[in-house]
Amino acid sequence: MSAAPGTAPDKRRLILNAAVRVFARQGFHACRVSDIADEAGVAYGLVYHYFASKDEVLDTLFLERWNVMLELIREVDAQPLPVREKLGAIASFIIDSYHHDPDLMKVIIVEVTRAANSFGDTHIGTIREAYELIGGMISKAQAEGVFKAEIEARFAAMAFYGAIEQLLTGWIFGLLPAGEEEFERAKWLVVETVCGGLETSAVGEAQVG
Amino acid sequence: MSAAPGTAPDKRRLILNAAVRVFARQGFHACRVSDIADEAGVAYGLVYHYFASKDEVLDTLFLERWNVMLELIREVDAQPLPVREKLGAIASFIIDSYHHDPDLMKVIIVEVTRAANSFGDTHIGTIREAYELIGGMISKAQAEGVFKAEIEARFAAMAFYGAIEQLLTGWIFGLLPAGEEEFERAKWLVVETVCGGLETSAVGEAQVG
DNA sequence: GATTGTTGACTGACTAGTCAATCTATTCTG
DNA sequence: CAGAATAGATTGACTAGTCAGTCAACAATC
Repeated sequence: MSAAPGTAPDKRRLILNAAVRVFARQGFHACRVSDIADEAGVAYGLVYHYFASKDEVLDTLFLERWNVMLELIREVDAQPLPVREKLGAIASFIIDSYHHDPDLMKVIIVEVTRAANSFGDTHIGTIREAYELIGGMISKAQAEGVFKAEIEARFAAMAFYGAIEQLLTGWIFGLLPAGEEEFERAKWLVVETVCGGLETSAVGEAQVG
Repeated sequence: MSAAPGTAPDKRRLILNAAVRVFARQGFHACRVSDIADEAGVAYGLVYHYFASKDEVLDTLFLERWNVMLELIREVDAQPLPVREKLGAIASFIIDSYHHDPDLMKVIIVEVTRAANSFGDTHIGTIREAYELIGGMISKAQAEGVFKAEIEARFAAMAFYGAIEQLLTGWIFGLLPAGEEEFERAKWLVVETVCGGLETSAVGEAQVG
């Protein structure tokens, strides 16, 4: 299926990486398969040797990344940590993912996560799983009395994930300043906003910094 | 530009409304211009009498709706209300918009993110304005000491808007239960989450209900 | 008869996916 | 170990179909 690591060029990977750049630059629908082949420096037909269709290239990119995230969430969930730290780990993972490969995250968000009627529908089950795991964490925190019970866990999970995704969107479209510092800060910020809230009212054991 | 209100069939409006349904059902890229014309019950060519291109139909839908929202945000901003109520009014407007015309909001959320990518940055300026207005409200609340100063207003604005948008996405994808009650509840919920936070710690002048 | 609205067949450009040929690496055989 | 056989990798010209946008004609209205 794949070549030995190190020496071989691994054209399949080459094509996937090229596809990320092309999809990010032009969008999935606007780019041609020949653009991907050109970017990868391989022949047109080779794309179809490794992938059944243009769609399958995007599917592969999405699933590879999303499964890593699902695994991370499951791992975090299994550990006996406070919710804040669990949510922090998830936010960190997503933001680090963007930091490490902004093009890939852009493609996933723009072409899959928000794409009803196309790829979003295809992967809805996988996407849902992530939301449900987060919802479960929140639900547990509610049972423990750490989180308010009046806010449905499912809704809170969506709000939490949406807040993170919107930060990425802000970076993608240049609406927010991006950079090492901003990324680190954003991790804390999103958790603080959702858990502690924006209001000052709760002064007491506020540990800032 | 448009016909007199009331009597005339106003084919332009007919085409726009049909486009909303078709875009929502099939997606912008997957649908043909003939689908829009058929849905509207007009001839293919008439679409090009009123719009320069398929893109322009989508642009029009987006701008019409987004400008109404901008106006609402400006109005709310001008009034001397507590932040919570201002943010609540924005959340209410967006959720009511979805309640009133889910197809249109679906199209705007699903297609415009991608459109912002491929259509050039035409809409980015308009979108940015909304975020800046919300950021301004939060900033002001921080100056008044109602909101924590450590969370940058711009980021908080994105998180707030992202939380709302993700709720709509949840409804669009059928990930969240939808209905009159859920919509009303979601309005309160998103504001409570972002302003008060999910944590219970701040017990004191918590006014639920 | 001039202006504006309306029609739908047609065209021209574009592109996903196919396929037969060629190349490369590895194994088999005498 | 030559060299034959096999399997997989790689190539790119080609096909078959799609669809946005045009246009010339016709209808309605003033």
